[in-house]
Amino acid sequence: MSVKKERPVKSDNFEQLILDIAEVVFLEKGYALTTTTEIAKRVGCNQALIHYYFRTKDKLFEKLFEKKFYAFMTSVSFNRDKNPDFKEIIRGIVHNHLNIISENPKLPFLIISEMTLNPERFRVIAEKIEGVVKGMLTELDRELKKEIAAKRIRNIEAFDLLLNILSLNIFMFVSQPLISYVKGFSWDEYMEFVKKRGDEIFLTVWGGISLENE
Amino acid sequence: MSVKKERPVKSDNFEQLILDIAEVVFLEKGYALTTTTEIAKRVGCNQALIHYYFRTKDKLFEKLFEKKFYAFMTSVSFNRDKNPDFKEIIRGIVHNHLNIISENPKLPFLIISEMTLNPERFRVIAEKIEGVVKGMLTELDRELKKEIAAKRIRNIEAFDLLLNILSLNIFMFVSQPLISYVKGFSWDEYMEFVKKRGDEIFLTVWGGISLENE
DNA sequence: GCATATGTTAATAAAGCTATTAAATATAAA
DNA sequence: TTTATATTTAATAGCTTTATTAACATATGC
Repeated sequence: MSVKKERPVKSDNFEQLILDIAEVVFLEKGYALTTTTEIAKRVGCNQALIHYYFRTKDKLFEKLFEKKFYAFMTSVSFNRDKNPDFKEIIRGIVHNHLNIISENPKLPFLIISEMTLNPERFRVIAEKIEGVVKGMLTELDRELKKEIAAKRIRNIEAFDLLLNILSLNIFMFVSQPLISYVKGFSWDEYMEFVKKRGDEIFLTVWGGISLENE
Repeated sequence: MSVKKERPVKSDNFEQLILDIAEVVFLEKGYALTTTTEIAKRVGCNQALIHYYFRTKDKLFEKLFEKKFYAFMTSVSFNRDKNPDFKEIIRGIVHNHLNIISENPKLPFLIISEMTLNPERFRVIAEKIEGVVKGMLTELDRELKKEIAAKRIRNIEAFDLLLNILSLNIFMFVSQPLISYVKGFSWDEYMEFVKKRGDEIFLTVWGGISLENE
């Protein structure tokens, strides 16, 4: 490395640094608008070095995207520590999912963007992950069926319930620019709003399936 | 026009045809990935002609985008033909919104994409439209307050209710590639699924606010 | 028919991007 | 130190893209 005297901050090897910064830039601008030139500039290295380590922009992206896609697809998870209350299970799923996505607020846009603009790549990666998601769905389905049988929950498919949760949570992130504009929120204020909105989302998800009179 | 013998199909002037086809391509690939060369190829004219009529790619896009953004922002609307039942008002809003977006299934992605990648342009256009949306919101707020006062609806902000509807409806379109992949849907099958899902969405929205025991 | 407007095209300048190559530099090993 | 190996850079080929220009074609008004 050719830094004068001080060492680079994040990492002492360019290979890792490139990965870190590429992730930031790809999340910010998507695949198409990201250039290896810009990544190099932000990293502080020559643009050719990116191709030295990763050969093509596409390969670099793929290396990051698969990991991110996996994180996205597994962000819905049970918190099944002997909690028998279905209401609390659902509350846990909603809030846990919202928390995980809050740590990667720009991820939903990247996923949606790539899915839409590059369906071939998406399909290849989705194949590898399909099992994980379907497993989660059958698990949810099992719990759900018990509740429906007990007439505590209206008749609904696990897939629809999952869609409800994903829709309400994820929309908070893809619509951030619009909501921030309308409400005049800064980024921090927006994230604060998201946190509060979690309660509303749970009430909606739960109210949308519960048969109990509260 | 220099077509040999037959006349062009859609329009007999290139200016309108360019607008029509540009809309299709922009909706398909977003601003960045759309090239004036491809538009010209699909229109069947010389690429320079696009610049002759619209000067820059940016101006062409803006002409279309403002219209589309307006359509998007006004897609939530009351169907207030003397219907006193709030439940039916909500049902109407949900289904009507879903229908309108169904006619422009690729619009949500374009809006979100541009909002995210080009916030400056978005802001300029949003300013012009702000009033329309806020008007709609206060109208919803008025109806809502009545219901809350009558204890038929739980205490909820109009904005949150609107977000619920938008989230659940719009997510169906931005997540189409993922859902189609998981479920193995063709485009037509997917649109059929969306239609059915409208009922689930209404049940969720309504269940999420209603205090009545059904 | 002629002159002028408008519409259309071919050619190309300018700029940006990816990827490669060969040379330079640093690092490690012997 | 010397040699081999890995890292980094400068230079640039080859594309693609937007936008402009000048020339050509067609229509319109007189």
